Amino acid sequence: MSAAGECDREPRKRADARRNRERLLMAARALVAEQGMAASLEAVARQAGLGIGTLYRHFPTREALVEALFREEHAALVAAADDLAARLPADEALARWLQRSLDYLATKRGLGDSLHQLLQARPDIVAAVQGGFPSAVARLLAAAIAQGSVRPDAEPEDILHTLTGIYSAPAGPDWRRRAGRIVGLLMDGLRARPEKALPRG
Amino acid sequence: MSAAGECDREPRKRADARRNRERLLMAARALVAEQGMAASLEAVARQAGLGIGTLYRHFPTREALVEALFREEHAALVAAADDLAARLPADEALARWLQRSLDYLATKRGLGDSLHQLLQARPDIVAAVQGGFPSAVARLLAAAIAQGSVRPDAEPEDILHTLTGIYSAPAGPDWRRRAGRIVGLLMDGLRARPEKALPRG
DNA sequence: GGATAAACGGAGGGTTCCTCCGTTTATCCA
DNA sequence: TGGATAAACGGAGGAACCCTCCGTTTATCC
Repeated sequence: MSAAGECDREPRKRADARRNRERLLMAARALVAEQGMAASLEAVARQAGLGIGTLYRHFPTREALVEALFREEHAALVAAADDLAARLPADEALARWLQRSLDYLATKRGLGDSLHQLLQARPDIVAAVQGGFPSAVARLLAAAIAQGSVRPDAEPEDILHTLTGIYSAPAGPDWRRRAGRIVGLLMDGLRARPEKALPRG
Repeated sequence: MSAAGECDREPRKRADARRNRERLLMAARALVAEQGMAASLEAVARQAGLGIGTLYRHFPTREALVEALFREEHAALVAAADDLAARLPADEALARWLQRSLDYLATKRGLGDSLHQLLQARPDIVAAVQGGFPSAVARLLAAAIAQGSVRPDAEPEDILHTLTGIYSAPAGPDWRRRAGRIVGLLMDGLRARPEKALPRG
């Protein structure tokens, strides 16, 4: 391993290549968010201001692009947890991060079956990524409890299960809004200083 | 309503049109079964021995075809329940019908997100179809219990939940085989004459 | 500043989608 | 039975998309 956690097995790309790869992912993210898998690869390249050939060199198949998008989003989400925790009061960090998670889930839903099939065909991806999410929830929650801004009997699973439910809720134009409201309610519940403790699981 | 349950609001198509509609659905069913949503509409028309124009006249959008396929399969499945019940011993009818249901579920899985999205966008379809399935299970099971070939403490939900689980099980080349095995086991369990009753729900 | 390997861009061939319209045919009635 | 006619058919054709290939541009190293 070299310094920045980068394995120098592969000799590090040229600067323009790295930059363009980033642009392609940004464009893909934007288009997928608004049209799901209907987004055409040519449109992605166009939106990134690059040629279609460049897209195909970076991502030889549609699957490769979806995979990269997924990994990137996941990494960014987990990184955001630490970032928010460092900059905000713990309960605020948790609240913001949950809203951020909803955006992530929204794109995951946008990918729909594509992603589902990809993950089923390639368990290695799941393995590489699994755990980051629950552990981020646990960290944020523990910090908020330690700081006293969230009730002490809250458990990470309360949050995880809520998110799971939201994720599998029927899609619709106002999915994101509803999801936001539900998470808002959940946060209020977590902040409450109740007379009775929650039933133990 | 006219005699055969056909509403004469719409003036009844020409014979060739009805025949061709049937052919298109058969072709679509076959292709979807083997390639999922990758099946091209032109291939469907070709397989049906018809022109692409004919397909588009019958099904103006891909959605329309998927919807018709879904409705048709569902109706056939429910009808099969009565047919089997009339011709076979009740437990055999149930067993056969469950296997038949798996084929139905397989095509539903093949349609994947397409169907999922369609059903979410058009609740009327769900409404038109809902109930047929559980009630068929209940009828077949009740008959088998009445006839004494299935244990009396069996409940329709035992079957419905098993099928739900099978439906959402990870896809794979041997999905159908595994599903068949599970249903076989379930049937053996239902036929068993146990010493202890099942726990009550 | 020049050499060179890496990266870029887009033309082009193949496929699919969907429309449009000239041709064929089932159905009806004299 | 046979002719009129509205309904149904078939497929050519334009647009969009997928993906490959290769000539051109450019970042990097000395």
